[in-house]
Amino acid sequence: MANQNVPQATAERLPLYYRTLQRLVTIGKTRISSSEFGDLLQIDSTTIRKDFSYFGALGRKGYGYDTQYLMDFLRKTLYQDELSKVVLIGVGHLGTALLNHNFQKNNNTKIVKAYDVDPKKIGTEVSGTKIYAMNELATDDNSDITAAILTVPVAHAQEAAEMALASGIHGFLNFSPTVLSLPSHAYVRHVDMTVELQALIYFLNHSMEERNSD
Amino acid sequence: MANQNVPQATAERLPLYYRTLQRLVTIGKTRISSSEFGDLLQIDSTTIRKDFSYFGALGRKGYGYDTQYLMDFLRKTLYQDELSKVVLIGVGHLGTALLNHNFQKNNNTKIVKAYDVDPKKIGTEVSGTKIYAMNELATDDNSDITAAILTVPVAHAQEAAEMALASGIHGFLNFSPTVLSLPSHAYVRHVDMTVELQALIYFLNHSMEERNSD
DNA sequence: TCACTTTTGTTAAATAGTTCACAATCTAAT
DNA sequence: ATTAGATTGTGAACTATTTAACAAAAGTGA
Repeated sequence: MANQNVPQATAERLPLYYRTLQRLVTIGKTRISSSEFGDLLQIDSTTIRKDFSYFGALGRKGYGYDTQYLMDFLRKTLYQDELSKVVLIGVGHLGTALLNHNFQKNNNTKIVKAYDVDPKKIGTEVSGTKIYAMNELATDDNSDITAAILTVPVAHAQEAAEMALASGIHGFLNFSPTVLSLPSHAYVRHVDMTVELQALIYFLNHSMEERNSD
Repeated sequence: MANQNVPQATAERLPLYYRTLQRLVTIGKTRISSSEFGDLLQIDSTTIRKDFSYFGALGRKGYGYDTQYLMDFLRKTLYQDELSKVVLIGVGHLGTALLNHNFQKNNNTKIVKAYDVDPKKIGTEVSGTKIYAMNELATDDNSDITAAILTVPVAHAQEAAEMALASGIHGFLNFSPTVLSLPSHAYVRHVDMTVELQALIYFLNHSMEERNSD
């Protein structure tokens, strides 16, 4: 049913559209035009219309989009109708921040358990999520788990990912500053804060230069 | 001197190249070919050669690239020769994780101070970084600060960004799940973990479908 | 109902980014 | 020195993404 030819760039914007629509519905906004939505998100309105067009005609000419309808459609498209279970590996500060973040509320995604090496943490709970010993990971059956969030020190990221893969997990959100080397049936997304900060500083410096020299 | 026509996509890869080269130099690797570098980073070797070519001829035919030379070149290009000062706004778990992360070691970037609203935190230090009261932010002179890392709750992100802007900060790394609305002389990068997790789940589900239906 | 405005959905054009293909040229080994 | 092999740097082709332009359709209000 769903179109397989949705461009990557479009697919990556869907979660942002979805969350923004949730906000709009909450504040009681029932309709929105592509241009108003675009102003809000700082995305060109044509891009937004084109993105939606990959899924068929979701709006009405002369009217715009029904926020509730669009939100419901995106929820289905993003598979947010069924709960996605994820595990968190590495309960440091970043891991704790993610455990405290209520993914379930807006995304129908739940961190069902966490793993850590620290004996003081094992057996305790953070925000209602129980922490298990890291060495159980490789032997657990996690085939019902959609993805693992990796927040371990960089030196252990590859090893932890391999254990998670062995336990049946195929999706990874990697926060460690290293490129994971995994078989092709694994899918990895990489969030690298150091790289983001460096990129920010690079662009700041270069846009300043442009202004000075032009 | 530096080329202004470096594509955005290239510029965004430079920090990754730089960090990887640091690792290679550390383990004593003195030369690398674009194909070996590409295998390591999971980036096509042509893309790597083309990226470097925007800065001139950095390699040697039949030999490859000198890791030390390339790293030094990128350090200069990324303005890592001079220390970049940043501030952190919002000392929750995520903020604390970032304060504990030693940006200075690899990136010549230092979080020089932090702001928070919690009276219990104000005046204390986390990882050697002193925490100041949020209401000092608007009146402080932060014109020597390159960027602000925003790790405040979503409801206060816009307000905090405006105060930081008023204090003289123009660059923002925003971790709050909201689009900031700031004047055009501000530059914002957005890291949204919720969006990343949702995008991961979307891609996982759709690549599975493809495999089943093909 | 009619005239006029709004806004979508879409084709086509423009821009950006990646990959191919290969000449040029350097290395390395004899 | 010579030669075989390696590897860069780069135009050209290709692919992906964004933006422009506008006809078609629906809304709005008299």
